Amino acid sequence: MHEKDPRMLFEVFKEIGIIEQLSRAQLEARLPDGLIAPHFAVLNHLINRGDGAVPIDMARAFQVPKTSMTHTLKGLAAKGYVAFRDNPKDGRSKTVWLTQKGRDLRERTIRDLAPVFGDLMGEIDHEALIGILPTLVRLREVMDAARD
Amino acid sequence: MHEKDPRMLFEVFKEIGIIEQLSRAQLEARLPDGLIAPHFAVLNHLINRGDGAVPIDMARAFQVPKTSMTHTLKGLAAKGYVAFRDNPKDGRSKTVWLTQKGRDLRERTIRDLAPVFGDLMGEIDHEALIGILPTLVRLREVMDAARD
DNA sequence: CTTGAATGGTGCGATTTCGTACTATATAAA
DNA sequence: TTTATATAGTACGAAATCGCACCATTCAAG
Repeated sequence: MHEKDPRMLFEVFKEIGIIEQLSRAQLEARLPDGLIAPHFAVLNHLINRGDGAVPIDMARAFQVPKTSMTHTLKGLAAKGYVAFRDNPKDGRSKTVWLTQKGRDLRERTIRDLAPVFGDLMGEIDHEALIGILPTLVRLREVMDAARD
Repeated sequence: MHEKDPRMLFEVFKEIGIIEQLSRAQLEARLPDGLIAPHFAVLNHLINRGDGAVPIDMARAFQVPKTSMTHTLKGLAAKGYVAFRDNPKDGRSKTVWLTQKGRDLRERTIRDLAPVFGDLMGEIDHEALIGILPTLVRLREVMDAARD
């Protein structure tokens, strides 16, 4: 009935690529100044994982080169959304801390996105949406483990 | 049982973002020279939809600005993967044609990806993978229609 | 303790993305 | 036909991504 055809995965990745692009556009349309998706991802990460993260760890978490993380953090710091402090445990590195402005922006952006997400949820079968999440997580985990 | 929580969509988009990044990395690791994912997407598009496409239509298909498409096509043409011809129906535009080199690269890349995809398929429940595709397509369609 | 290797961070340059402005051509209106 | 409006494409510049090279600090071997 269902062949094990790698082309199926190809289709899945194609759809995922398009959805990523569209969701990123929705997010960035609601960000101020010159902020883009990676900036928001950093703010969100600092909320979820807690303040005081080390840049190199964040680069690894997002799987981007450390130079990219340096650049993203520099942008956030220049606009006052995060601040740096020394890392008492390692003189080579810094720690990154959210400012109140950073927290406010993250909350406001999520609030602005809520109605958009609500509309989407209204047009898609809810059970189906719930159903895909575990498979996406599984796929992400397998791919993550496979990247040598 | 299951609340209609927009945060669930948030999670879905987060996983999709990571998977997109990982799958793009796998693809780009198998592309030559200075070619990246958008270049391959163009080659693929020309195979799927047929030769002789007009750049502005491709920009719309990929939902990128036309300046980005100009740049991508210029790169492909400079390396001999595509060639331009006049558009007999409109003197303002061109048509884009695959060269044999372009066809070969697209085929070889897919062949190189097949084992990677095969390995992934081996570690994920096949029925689950098949199950998410319709929902992803639906989500993409709804978001596509919603972008004003 | 001394020394060599490893690690965190950044400057720099190449490429990509994309908004703005411009040219050439096509289309619609008068 | 003439004119103005719209459209396809590109040049240009700003910002982003990322590899390479470099410095400062840490860690490990002796």
